[in-house]
Amino acid sequence: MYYTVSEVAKRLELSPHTIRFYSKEGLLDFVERDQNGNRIFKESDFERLFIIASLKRSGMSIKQIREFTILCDKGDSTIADRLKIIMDQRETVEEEITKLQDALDVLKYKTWLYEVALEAGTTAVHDNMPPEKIPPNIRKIKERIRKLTDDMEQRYKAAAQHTDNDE
Amino acid sequence: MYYTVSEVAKRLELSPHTIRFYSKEGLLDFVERDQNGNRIFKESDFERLFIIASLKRSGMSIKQIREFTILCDKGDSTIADRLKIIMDQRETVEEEITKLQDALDVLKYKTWLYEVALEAGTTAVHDNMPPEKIPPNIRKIKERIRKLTDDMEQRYKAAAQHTDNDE
DNA sequence: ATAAACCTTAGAGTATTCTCTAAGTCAATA
DNA sequence: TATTGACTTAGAGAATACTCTAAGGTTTAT
Repeated sequence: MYYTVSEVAKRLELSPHTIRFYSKEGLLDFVERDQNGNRIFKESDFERLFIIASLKRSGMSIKQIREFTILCDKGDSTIADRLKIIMDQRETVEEEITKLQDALDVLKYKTWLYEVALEAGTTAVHDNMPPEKIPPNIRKIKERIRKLTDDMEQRYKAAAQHTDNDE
Repeated sequence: MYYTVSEVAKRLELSPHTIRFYSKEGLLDFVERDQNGNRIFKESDFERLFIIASLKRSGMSIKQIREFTILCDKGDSTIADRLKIIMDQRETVEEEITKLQDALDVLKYKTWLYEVALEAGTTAVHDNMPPEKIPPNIRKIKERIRKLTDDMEQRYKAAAQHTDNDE
């Protein structure tokens, strides 16, 4: 049973253009062709296609995926190298998730700010907000922002001090 | 106390080039200038700078951030619109995290495959692996890949059936 | 037999986000 | 006074990942 570019594209939720682009970039060299040069995808190709799509979704660049597929084609001698690539990408993705969760905390902070401001009719409601009226997770972000400014001042004072010593 | 582009860049962990690029894109119109045209960042600018940087880290495009900052500058009449933008972005980030966790599962699957193959010296070790030797979380991914192929066959059979009916 | 609906390629064009260069200004230091 | 090291701008260049067009080939349906 063979499948065409369009069928595979639908299944991987990519456009046929994108599949051909990946092919041109050397990601699909394992896919056979018929006598007219048309790509013929087999069931046995699906695990690899799925892995390539997953690596892409994980944020891996096409260049990196190509390097990986080259190793795959070289056979058993490259298993350790492939394992390293996968484990490095695991770390990259974990870092990316942490970054996004961090950004999510800030979005939650802003949501609270705007919900309170919407009810009050003005963002000025936050100007003299007593700390006990601020939820703990929101206070945490406020603290981070305050720290950003404080560190800045600290840096400035240290530089000024340094200048004093030089004089 | 005023701060320069370089000082702010260091604090936000961006390059001065990037700060000026954001400025050119209309993200920093609230920042004042001195008599020579140099940007002067104040402590009161820091919350907004931090929010912009966080939105960027959350994956929001510069164009979207600009739209958001325009609303900020319009004042209290736009609070509801700003809240909507933030809540939409929350959803986007949550979806992105889900996508990455999904990709992470596949990377864990590949890690297991390669660790076993590395020990055996060949990826052929998986060809006749009895299911009870495969950890449940790994079997889950194997199942997903099998399903991808099965759905494909189903689709093909349905199309064939349709052709039969037409004849 | 002709049209529709696929497939192919090379290559152009687009969007995004930097990243850097060139040319110039200004303030402080040796 | 001259150099250093900030800052400014406009605009060029780069990297990535599509996205599409043009021109052509093959298969299927009427």
